Amino acid sequence: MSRVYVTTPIYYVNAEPHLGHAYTTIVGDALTRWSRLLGHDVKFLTGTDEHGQKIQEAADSAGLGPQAFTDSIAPKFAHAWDRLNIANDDFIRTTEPRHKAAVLELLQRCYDAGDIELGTYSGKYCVACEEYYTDDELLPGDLCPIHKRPVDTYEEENYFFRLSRFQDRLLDWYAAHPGAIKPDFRGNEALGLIRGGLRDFSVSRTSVTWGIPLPWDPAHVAYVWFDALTNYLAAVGYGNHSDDYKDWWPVDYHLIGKDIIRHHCVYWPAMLMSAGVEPPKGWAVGGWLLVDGEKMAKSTGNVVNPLDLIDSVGVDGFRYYVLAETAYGSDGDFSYEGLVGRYNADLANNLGNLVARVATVVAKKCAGVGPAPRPDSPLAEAAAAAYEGAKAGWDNVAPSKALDSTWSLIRATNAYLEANEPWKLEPGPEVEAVMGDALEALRIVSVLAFPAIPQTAQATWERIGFTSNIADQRLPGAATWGGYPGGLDVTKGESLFPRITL
RNA sequence: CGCGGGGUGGAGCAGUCCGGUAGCUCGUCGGGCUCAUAACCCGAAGGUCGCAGGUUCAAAUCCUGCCCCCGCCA
Repeated sequence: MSRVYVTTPIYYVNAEPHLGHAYTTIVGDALTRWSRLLGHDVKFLTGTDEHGQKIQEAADSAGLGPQAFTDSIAPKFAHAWDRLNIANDDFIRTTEPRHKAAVLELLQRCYDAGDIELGTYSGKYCVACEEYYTDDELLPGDLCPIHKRPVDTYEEENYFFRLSRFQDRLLDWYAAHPGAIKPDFRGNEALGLIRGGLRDFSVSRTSVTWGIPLPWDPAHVAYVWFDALTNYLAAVGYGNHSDDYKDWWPVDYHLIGKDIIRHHCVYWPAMLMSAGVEPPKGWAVGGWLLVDGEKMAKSTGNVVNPLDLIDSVGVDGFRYYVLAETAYGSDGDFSYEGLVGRYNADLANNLGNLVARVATVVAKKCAGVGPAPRPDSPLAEAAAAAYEGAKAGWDNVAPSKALDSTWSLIRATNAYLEANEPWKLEPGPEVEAVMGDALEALRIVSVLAFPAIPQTAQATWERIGFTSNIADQRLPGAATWGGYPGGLDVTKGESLFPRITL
């Protein structure tokens, strides 16, 4: 049994959980569940990023202290993941002592290695925005793009991480670890960033107080990215003066969005190299879910709350949609029409309807008792192909491909029933053979679909007569043709996925 | 300017590395079935594969040039 460690980004608590957070987290959950079915010992981590100036400001305007403010928001994320049936093993907050300990250790190691040095940060600063701007962001005449007023040039003493020293080491490392970043084209982007030249980045601020003070110079507070990235080590025990963290490190998959490639695929491995910690084994970079073709943003008012959607299509309907609709890595487009269309086509018409028709025929022709499948069923080949496709899909962090392959077995089973028309036959061996095959196909579908739709897959499993938990099944054995024993009570029950009319 | 991604029937995608009947899902139309959630199954229509050249017996696929869209460039 090997260990697999999967992480989502930690989410910044200046806003409530939205569709994008849910997307990444659901992919991580499904990937985790698939790994568990393969028999791996999995740790799935998510959490919240709670330091920095923006949090401080949000807390001020809410009339709370920063700790009280983050204490009020972080549980909303935990609650959302609970509602979405996310089986994370841990939830880390950057305000926890274990996280601070890890950040202090990592900072100190990089500092001791000589890769963190004092320097001067100089930038154009708009007092009204309280933001620094780069030259190309400014309007002609060095005016703030928002307030149209002149910006000031500020200088601040900062500690800098000497990223510029790591270009060759990073390129060498990536050359020795091809495919570490999935999909490939996202890996190319990361390499492009590295080849394009690396600038030292600031790892401390003196103008911010809500954060973790540097161990050797407490007048400075760790900059949010250095702080945030360290959560992945903190959650496995880094910083507790032992090597226990190596039980889980290096991490197998950092699931991230395309907007944070630079931090995760360039800064982070360099920081780890400096501190003498192994870089991650892999990253899986996702695109954005656009909303009706536009980037989701507060300013456009198109922020989608995932919890609003589960009322109509259910938790699994929503999970299935985000996993099946978009090729992971590319941008996807969310729309309510698309959500309902997906739900009706794949879940109601195909899977749900198949479960219903099989149950009815078994009730009418087999006295409600599910017969065993034929060892040499024509469906066996479709089942084997579905498993292979699903495995390849999940292995490559391509949930949409994994699910398409899984659904091909559902389609094959519907066609198989049509070809044999068991409802026209008299009860007897022929009907038993056909229905046994259909039940066996449903058994395998339940297992393969479980990572995406855990509740309804389990419900299907129980409809065909099992009382065990799919989570305890083990692949590939559980996907091998012939596992349905026969003699189980098959129940029809309510529609698993009632059709939705818009 | 540079780097990365993309431009394939109405929509979304695969195929491009390793040239050889353009495939899948949805939608539309016709038929079948009536076990099933007006679901399911079969069939059909619909594409000069961004444009222009080139290589080849043969190009969505290789080469050259160009156009357009998106993203990145503390």
